Amino acid sequence: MPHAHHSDACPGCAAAPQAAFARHDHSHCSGDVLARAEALAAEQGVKLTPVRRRVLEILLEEHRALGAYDVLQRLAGEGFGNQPPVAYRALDFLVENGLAHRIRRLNAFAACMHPGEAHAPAFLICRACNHVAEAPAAPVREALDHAAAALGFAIERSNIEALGLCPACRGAGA
Amino acid sequence: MPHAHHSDACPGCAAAPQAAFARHDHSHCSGDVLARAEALAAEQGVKLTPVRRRVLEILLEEHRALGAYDVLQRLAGEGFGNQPPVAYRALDFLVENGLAHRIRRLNAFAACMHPGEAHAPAFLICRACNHVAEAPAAPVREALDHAAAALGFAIERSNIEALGLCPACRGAGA
DNA sequence: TCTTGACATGTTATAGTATAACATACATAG
DNA sequence: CTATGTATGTTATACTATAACATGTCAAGA
Repeated sequence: MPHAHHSDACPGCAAAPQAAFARHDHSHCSGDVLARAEALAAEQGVKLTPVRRRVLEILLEEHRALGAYDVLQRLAGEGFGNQPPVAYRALDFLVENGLAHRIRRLNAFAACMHPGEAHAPAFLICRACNHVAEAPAAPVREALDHAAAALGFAIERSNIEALGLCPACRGAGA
Repeated sequence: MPHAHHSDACPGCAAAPQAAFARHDHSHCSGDVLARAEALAAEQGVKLTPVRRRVLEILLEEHRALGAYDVLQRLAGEGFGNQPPVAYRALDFLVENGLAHRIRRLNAFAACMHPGEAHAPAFLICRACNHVAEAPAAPVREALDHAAAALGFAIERSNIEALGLCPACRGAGA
C-alpha cells in the first residue's frame, strides 16, 4: 500500500524546499526522484539493480526515515533475501551514490530528495512526528569548512543533523 | 596507566583551539577540565558522583572518543558495576550536563573540553588516528538556525560531525 | 529519631543495529 | 566459452543500547 497517509506532514519533497514540511501529494515527487536516480546511476556507470531500486522505492513510498530492519522486513515480504546484509548492502549503495542519506541520530535511512544536485544537506528531524527534511545547507557547509580549515583539518564527509519541531507539530503544540 | 602516549596527536585540548591537533602534554588540560566540571556540577546542583567522575576522568585520560563498552570495561576493572547500564547512565549524565559529547558517527563519547562555555561544537573526526577535536562552531550553528528558520523548523538540539584527516595524518600521507 | 521520598547504583534479561565470512549466481569482456 | 568481477544470498556473530526491577544512600520533614 504505497503512500497511504498523504494527510500527514510530508517533508523533504523535491518540488521546493519551502514545501518540505507542507502537506502535499508526493506521489509525483517519488516518481520524479526515482527517474532522476535511474538517470544518475546510468550516468555514473553503477547499477540500480532490482533490490537497490526496490529499497529506494520503499524509502520514497514511506517518505520518512526507515531503519535497516524495517526495509529488510518489506524486502523479505517481496521475495528478496531476508538477512540483514541484504538491506544494509542496498542502503550502503544508495548512500554511497548519493541516492539516500543516513540519519545517524535515528539509526535510519531516508531517500535523497535532490539526487545529483551535489549537496551536503542538513537534516531537520521532528521529534514529534519523526519526519525528516533536507534543508539546503550550503552556507552551513561553508562555515564548517572554514572552521575546519582554521585547525588544518581536511573534511571529507560530514553530517549535520538537528532535532526539534516541524511547523505542523509546533502548531499542534506537541 | 593514564595518558600513556603523549607523542600522539592530542586533539581538542582546552588551552587553545588552534592547538587542538597539535602535539602537547595534556595532563594539565585534564586536571583543568575536571576542576571546571566539578565547579559546574556544584553550580548546577547536580552530583558528580564517584562513577560519573571516574567516567569523566577515563574520557579525559584517554583523550579520545571511547565506546560505552570501553568505558565499562575500565569501570569494571576498578570495582564498579560491570553491566552496560552503569556506563550508559554515567555517560548520559555527562552528556546531559554538558561535560561530555556523544559522537554518533563513532557510537562513542568524548569529554567536553570546554565545559560551561555553552557551545554547540562541531566535531572533527580523523579517520586515520580516530582522534576527535571540537571545533568552534558558532557561525556554523548560526547558518543552521537560519536554514531551519526558513522552513519554520525550531531546532532544539543539533549535532555536527565531520570525517576527514587531521593535520598530523595529512602530513603522514595517511 | 524516624521515615519517607528522591535519586543513584547495581543486576538480569533482552532488544536493536551492524558486519564478517563464506557460498552461489550472473553478467560481460576477452 | 570461460574467466573475472560484481551482486546476491546465507550463516553466524559482534556490537550498541535499553527495559525492568532490586538494592542502597542520603537528606528533608514529621
